[in-house]
Amino acid sequence: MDTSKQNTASKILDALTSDIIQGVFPPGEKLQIKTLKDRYKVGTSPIREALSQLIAKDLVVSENQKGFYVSNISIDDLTDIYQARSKIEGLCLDMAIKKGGDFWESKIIAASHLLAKYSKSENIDMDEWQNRHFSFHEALVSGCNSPRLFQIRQSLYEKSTRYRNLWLQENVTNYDRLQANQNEHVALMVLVLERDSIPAQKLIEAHIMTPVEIIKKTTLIKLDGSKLQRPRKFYWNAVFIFKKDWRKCF
Amino acid sequence: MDTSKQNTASKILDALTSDIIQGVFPPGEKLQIKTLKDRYKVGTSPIREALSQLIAKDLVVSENQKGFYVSNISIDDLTDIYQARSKIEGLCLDMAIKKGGDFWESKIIAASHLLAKYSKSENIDMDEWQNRHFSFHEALVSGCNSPRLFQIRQSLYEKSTRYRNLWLQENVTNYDRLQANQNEHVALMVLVLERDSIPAQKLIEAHIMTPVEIIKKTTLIKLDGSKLQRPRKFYWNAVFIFKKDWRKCF
DNA sequence: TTTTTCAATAATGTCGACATTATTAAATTA
DNA sequence: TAATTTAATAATGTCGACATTATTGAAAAA
Repeated sequence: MDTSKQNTASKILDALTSDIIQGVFPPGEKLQIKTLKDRYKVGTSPIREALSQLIAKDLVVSENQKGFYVSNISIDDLTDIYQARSKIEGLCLDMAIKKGGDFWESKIIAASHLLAKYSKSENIDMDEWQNRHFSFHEALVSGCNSPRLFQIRQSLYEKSTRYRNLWLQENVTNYDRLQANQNEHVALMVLVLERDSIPAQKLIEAHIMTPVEIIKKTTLIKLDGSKLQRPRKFYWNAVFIFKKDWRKCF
Repeated sequence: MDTSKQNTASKILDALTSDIIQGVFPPGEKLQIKTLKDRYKVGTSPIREALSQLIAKDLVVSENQKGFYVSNISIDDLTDIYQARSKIEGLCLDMAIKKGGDFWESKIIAASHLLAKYSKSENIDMDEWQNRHFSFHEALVSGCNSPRLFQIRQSLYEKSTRYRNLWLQENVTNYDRLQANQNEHVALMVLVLERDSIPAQKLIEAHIMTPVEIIKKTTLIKLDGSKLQRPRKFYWNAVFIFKKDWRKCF
């Protein structure tokens, strides 16, 4: 992104979002104004403005006169976000199937081709695979034609980012997993192009929920059984073994 | 709301939200920092913080170095918001029907009774009716048990507030309209309590969309045919003939 | 020892001044 | 006259100082 036309507050918003998603500031951590001023070398106003916007993104919580904190993550939150995402995605897909035209169909076919080709390649770069994966799913729902629902979809996708990397890693390194995943993509495309709305909706909902169980397992394995109730730090570390430029997630 | 524990920025957020929804600042109007400082008698920081949060609420738009403006309203926006709302409400209701228990059922019956009684009364106060109407619909979906979907539902409801008053007025003053509306509420309750998910979902979606056509008609009648393309100010005035304390809308 | 009080410290939140950028109006040129 | 440049004006956006509120830790009391 071209940062030259942004104001300081916007730049700080991007930087802070990135730092939170990448785990520089782990869940629950206090975000002290002074610390942030020193880190980003700016004044109070842009920091506070950025924090205001991060609250809207659910990445930060605040209490009057007690400061700002990075939002906590949890299995419950993970499940809720993905469930909401799967339902919304189903909604968008259903609308797209009802409203989409030739151009929409062609976009799906193109995106599907790009994803399928790359998924068969030898050395898979996680970022590149994620780009193509994202584009495919976006193509599917792009015919839905409702700005608000799309905005909600986007917002939920962003909220799930803190949890996603863990699944991604598993998905692109485990051959069987990736093939199963690819099969679902193909099936999705076929159902959608045949305008078979209800099965398509069921499938996309299940498809989006798959990472949840995988993330739970991957996380729980790494956790000491007795510490199941407070898995935060541990969990966090597991999630962010693979630090990525968050912008590439979109 | 107890404002004593709020910081200035929060108070300004509430005041500005109210002023925008009530039409003190009509759609498209520039929100000059200096004007706002003078109006609310505060400094720059709380104003800018509040504006940041209003952008997240879609009530304000901004461009770097060019200031803040009240978001425009339009028939397209009205339609899109209500459509998204109706789909989300359907989703929440479906989940509530699948998950809700005895306590949920009893809340619905209680809320329904309160709404039915008041809808039959002689002099209907719009605010009181709206309170009961809101509570009834909230009761219906209260079993859904997904914080995120509920948050999305709430947010869409708030976004629709600028359009809602016009319908409300028509609905509580037109006897036939109100009776038809009430019949739908009763039908909804029956379907929901019988856990008849799909018809209930269909009905709630249609029910939520009813205001759209009414608002369109009421608005278009008041508009000069030749000015259909730029109905902003006019439309706005129509919407806000009845100025209300926005907080009561929730 | 435990609890309470109170002062010292540190953090949040607010303000108005200032630097930067956009807009407007006047002046110059074609 | 119309278009362009330039100066004047006005607005946005940023900063650091200051007032307010919370937290900490030591001292006093139970």
